[in-house]
Amino acid sequence: MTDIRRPPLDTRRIVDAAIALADAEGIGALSMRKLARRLGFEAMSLYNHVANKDELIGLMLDAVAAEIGDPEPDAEPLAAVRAVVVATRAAFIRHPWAAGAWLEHMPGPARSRQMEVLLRLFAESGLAPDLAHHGYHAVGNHVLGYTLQEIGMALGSSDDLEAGAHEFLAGLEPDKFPHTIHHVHEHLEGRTSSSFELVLDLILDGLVRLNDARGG
Amino acid sequence: MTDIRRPPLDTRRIVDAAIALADAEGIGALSMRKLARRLGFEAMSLYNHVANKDELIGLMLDAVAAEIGDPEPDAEPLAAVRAVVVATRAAFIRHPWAAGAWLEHMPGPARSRQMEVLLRLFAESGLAPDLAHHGYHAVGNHVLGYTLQEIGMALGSSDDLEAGAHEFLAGLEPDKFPHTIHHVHEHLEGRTSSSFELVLDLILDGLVRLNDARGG
DNA sequence: ACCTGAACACCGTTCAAGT
DNA sequence: ACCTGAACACCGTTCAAGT
Repeated sequence: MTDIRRPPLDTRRIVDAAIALADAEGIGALSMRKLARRLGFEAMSLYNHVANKDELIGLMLDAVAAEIGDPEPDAEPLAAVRAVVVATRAAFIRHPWAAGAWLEHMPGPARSRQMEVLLRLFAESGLAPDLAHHGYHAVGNHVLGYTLQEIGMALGSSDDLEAGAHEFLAGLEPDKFPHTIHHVHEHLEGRTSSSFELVLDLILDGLVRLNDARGG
Repeated sequence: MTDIRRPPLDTRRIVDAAIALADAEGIGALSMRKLARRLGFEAMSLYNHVANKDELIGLMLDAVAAEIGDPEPDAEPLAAVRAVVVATRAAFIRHPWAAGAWLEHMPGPARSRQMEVLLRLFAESGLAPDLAHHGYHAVGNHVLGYTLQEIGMALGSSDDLEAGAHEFLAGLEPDKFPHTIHHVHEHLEGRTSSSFELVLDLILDGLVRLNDARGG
């Protein structure tokens, strides 16, 4: 007896459903059993299409990498880097579980391509080889760290970012933590939205300036 | 019948044993049952001293924060920031599980103190308030992202970093990924060790330069 | 070729019962 | 006050059996 409402299972459908589940409920709520149930199958069926949960998460991450997209081909190299980094941040915000898993899995095809594009742009930027190398890591750290920080505080113990921030504030004695309290208030009042691109430009401009200062 | 070789359980001993276990086998190998067994108790006994696993990890993270230590009191503010960040990196390397969990838990007392120290140093640095705010995040992102990147690749699927890098390289077609292959080789040959402090200085110097350019 | 029931070896956590 | 056996509701994964 076949259920006509149930399309056959394939890797693509599994990965898409897993991403939807992780987007909606967090990666902690992603289990093989729950994912299969959502698709109308049993957990064991998934193993016909995916080696194990680790490989599944790797495929999910590469699907996120594929969303990032390429920069315009005729853009100036560091402007193109900037565009890719901004697009990466957007993808991480669409899929809040991705940044935390990003460095714990080997790059798949899409992310390898993304890496190659970024490294080529740095190589063509006119920066000295060591600055190109460090610049690649610097922008990667920035986008990853910044996004994790934005998402992370929400996970502290509350359901959303603002509740987490308030709970954290409530535990701080005002006379011992004046700077911390001020800092958290700046976040709560949304006065820090431009921070991501400001620091990104600081890094990119700093690389160019350092390169020039060496007599490039 | 009491076992004389078994000192009584307390929160401190539990946290220390949990850190030792996570340092040695990774945070994935940390379970309440295994931890209790190591200590010579049953899993349920842990719940007399710790609310749950999440709180335990929070306590572990705050113990790592407590290891970081304070900068010398008479140091120039941004030099003191630099020292704290370098010490943070050392702590993250001693406890490779800590960076990945850092932003998913609310700061405990030691980390709150650390936050306050850093924010005070930025406030006293002479930087404009918005640059102080962004600088705090920029150095935090740098130390976290950089350490995760160093540790992360090892977790891909192999046991150590070098094996992971080689496995990654083996999957790249040489003519399609020349820059990526070159980049990974630079890591394998250890030509990138100074990268952490170079980019850290780039961020700190960039903040000062941007501040000065505004007419500070 | 694809799906699945039963089973294995684990989890975190609660609760009532012991001392 | 602290410890624990039994139990509950979960996990990921294997494997033999089905179609």
